[in-house]
Amino acid sequence: MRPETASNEKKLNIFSQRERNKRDKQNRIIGAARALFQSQGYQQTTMAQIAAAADVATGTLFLYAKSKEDLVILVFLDEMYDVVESSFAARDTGSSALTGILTFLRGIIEYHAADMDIARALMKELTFLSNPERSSDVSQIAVTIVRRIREILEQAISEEEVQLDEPHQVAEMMFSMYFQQQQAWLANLSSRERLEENLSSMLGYLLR
Amino acid sequence: MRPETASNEKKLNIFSQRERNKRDKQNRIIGAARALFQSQGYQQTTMAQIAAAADVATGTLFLYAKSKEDLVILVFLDEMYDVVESSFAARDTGSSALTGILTFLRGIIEYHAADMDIARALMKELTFLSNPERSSDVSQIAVTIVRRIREILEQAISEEEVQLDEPHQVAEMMFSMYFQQQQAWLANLSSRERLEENLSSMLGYLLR
DNA sequence: CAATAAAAATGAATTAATTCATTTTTGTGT
DNA sequence: ACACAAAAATGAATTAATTCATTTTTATTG
Repeated sequence: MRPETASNEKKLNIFSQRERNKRDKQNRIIGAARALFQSQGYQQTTMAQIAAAADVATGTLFLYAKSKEDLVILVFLDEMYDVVESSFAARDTGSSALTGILTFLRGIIEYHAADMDIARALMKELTFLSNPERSSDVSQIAVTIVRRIREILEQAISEEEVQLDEPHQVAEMMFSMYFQQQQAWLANLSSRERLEENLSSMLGYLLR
Repeated sequence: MRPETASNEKKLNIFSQRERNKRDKQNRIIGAARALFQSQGYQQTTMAQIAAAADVATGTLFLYAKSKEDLVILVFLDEMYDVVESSFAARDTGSSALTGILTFLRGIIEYHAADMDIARALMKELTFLSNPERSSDVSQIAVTIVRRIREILEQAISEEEVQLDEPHQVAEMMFSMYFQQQQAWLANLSSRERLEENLSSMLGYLLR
């Protein structure tokens, strides 16, 4: 049934044996890495353990992730898009812009709080991505968060709740503050409460 | 001449042989590390090389710095205080608050630009300080930068150049934005020009 | 000053990430 | 089905950070 007719078709087939094997392997690797990072912590997990759990040789791991750091970013990217979108969707659209944005960001913070060890490893790597391939993926997430903040702002503007000339500029500023405060929290330079307090008062200030 | 009279005095003497040896060694280690990080880059420099250059055993290095990352922070702390103070002093006190703050921060940025490799290693480690001893030192620098920004703001307020209710709050926000933008620059997610443009427009926005 | 304790220093051994020469698998043309 | 080339996978070898049992130095006490 359904024989591959032309060799030409095979060549263009993106689901070739080779492709499927690679996708399978990548999924196994990311899954194994996530499970081990979560159960044992990032530092405690060795590449050899991940390789064994994913049923590949250690050398193979390095074909899929350039380094252990690169791997933690892969794990993160694999779920972050959903975290951002579901946090955005979960906000109460009826409440104020400030509450909306805070709820949105709190959703992301909650995700990091659930596994601070991975979040720290991640933050650490985000500061310098050795793999340029990853840079655009990471930027993409930042851009998405900024866009979502801007959307909330624009809705509030159109409803005449607030007055702002440059919603994009303000959204960028809010993102900067969110990111830096979150980082201070993860670096143990601040507490979760202080993160939320600071964020709330800073964003509130920008909306006045 | 000047004999140490009582044994009690010896006990209290903070410049005991032991203390002097330790200070000497710490200076040699920090100096050797800085020289090698600068000439060869952070990644390329091994702990063994640093130990050899500082004329200590590799194991000794780890008595002075808990890890290679801890060492790069020691190198940084050793000069950062001066960088902050001289950048602050170098601003033109006659110009606007915006120009004053931008000049101040640009001084710090310039320091990082002079050795982006060390700056990156540093940023990476700042995101999670494994050595709690270092946390307060690092916080101290952040606090100092925020205080200096606040001073510039307060001067502008007293000269009625700008109107602001909460200069400290604004200074904190400015620091967040400066730090996050600088980080994006060092992570190659942004350029030096973009860093300065963004910083200028964000700070400008806050002063309106 | 010698004996003893406490603090520092040492470097060989351990550990884990990463590399790379070799082998295996997959795709393509005959 | 076979041969050849390209891609992927392998795991032993390399490299470098970090640890730790042992030795050396410094301070204290009788």
